[in-house]
Amino acid sequence: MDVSRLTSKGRATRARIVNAAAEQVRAHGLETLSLDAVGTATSTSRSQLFHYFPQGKRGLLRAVFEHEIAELTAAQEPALHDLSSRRSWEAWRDGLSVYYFTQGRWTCPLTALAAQVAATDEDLSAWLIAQSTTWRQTLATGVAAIQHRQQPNDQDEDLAATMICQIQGGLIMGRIDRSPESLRAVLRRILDWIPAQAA
Amino acid sequence: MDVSRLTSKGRATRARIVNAAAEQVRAHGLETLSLDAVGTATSTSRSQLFHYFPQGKRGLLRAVFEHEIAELTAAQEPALHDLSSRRSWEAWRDGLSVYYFTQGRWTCPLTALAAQVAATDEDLSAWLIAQSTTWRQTLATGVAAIQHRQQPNDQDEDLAATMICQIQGGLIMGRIDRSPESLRAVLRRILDWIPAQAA
DNA sequence: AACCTTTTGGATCGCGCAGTCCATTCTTGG
DNA sequence: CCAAGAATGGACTGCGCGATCCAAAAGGTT
Repeated sequence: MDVSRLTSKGRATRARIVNAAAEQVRAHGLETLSLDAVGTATSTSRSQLFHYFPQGKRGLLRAVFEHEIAELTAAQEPALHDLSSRRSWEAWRDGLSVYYFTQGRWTCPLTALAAQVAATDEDLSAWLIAQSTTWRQTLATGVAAIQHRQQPNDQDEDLAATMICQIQGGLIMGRIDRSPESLRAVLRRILDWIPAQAA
Repeated sequence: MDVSRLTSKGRATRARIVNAAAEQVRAHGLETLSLDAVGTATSTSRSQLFHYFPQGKRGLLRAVFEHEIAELTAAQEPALHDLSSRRSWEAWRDGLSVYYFTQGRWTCPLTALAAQVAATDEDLSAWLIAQSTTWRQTLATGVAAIQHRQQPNDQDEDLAATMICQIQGGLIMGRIDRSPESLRAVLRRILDWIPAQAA
């Protein structure tokens, strides 16, 4: 689907569909995401869906992921790209807190979904791996930076990976426990390894 | 299904079904778990499945969870119930490592599944919450114990929650990244907050 | 052996849902 | 204003799969 050759009306419809799908997924997960439901929610017909997402559900899902990850990234900016001070790390953490605890995002099953869908959609899998790698490397670079090192070493990379796992685990546990407490606990402690002050 | 009134043959068949289902789930996830596949794998007919699991897929899934969680718990014993020494914590961690890195358990989608299924199955949800609460409390008690305190305080509980999140996050990221590296990184650092020696 | 219970086979139903197709209506650029 | 392309409507198809049901075989008990 070449978005650029769409009418403005078309673009609006497409966006409406993506938003509704994202909302549905956020609220009820993928299992129950049906094209019918998206159609109903957006008052669009079957053919519109396949018009804007020729790959069908797969394509729609990909768009949802892109949409959500763009927002997740935005929530961490601009701190994410200058993690050389404690203050910046705190801004990063606070950005995440805001992101996850507003509009019920802590219940978002995207992580679980990603793991699930990636098993059957090679394209999506590759893209997700790239995303997670970038995120991990960015954090690892930050961990190195606050210790006045250019290149992250193995320890830095383990720490970055661990931090991401904490967050994702917090999301998963939140869905299992139906409580944001795990994620909150994680975010309270996520800077424990970050030096209080750049020496 | 009252297991106790089953013939030995019946118990064997039931066990065969649970094992096959667990294996399927471990290998391909829930999305693709079909009763047909389980039936084929175990050479059992439709009616047998519903004979041993009157709740159908739901019941089968519950049995799979019970089965897997029993094994996860066993893998952490006996350390899990005496976490008052560094040595014991290390044994605990090593038990987890063995558990997850043998028979490809790091690819196990049970966590993601749990989050998914819990949304639509109240019974299962309640049971899972109980399981995770127990686990968290046990770890929190251990965190307190190694610091010579009887009752865990808020910090101990945050730490316990964080440790669990790390592990679960490691599993999720492993599925996304198709690599056990995240889980390995987590397990390398998971004892970072545990004092080297009981003072 | 006779009787009852458990275990097994497998055909069949019904539903939900992704995806296809063709016809119709709107937009837009020349 | 008038084609050409874009956007929309909605019926229809096909299939996977969970669940039901009616029997029939096997096993165990007295």
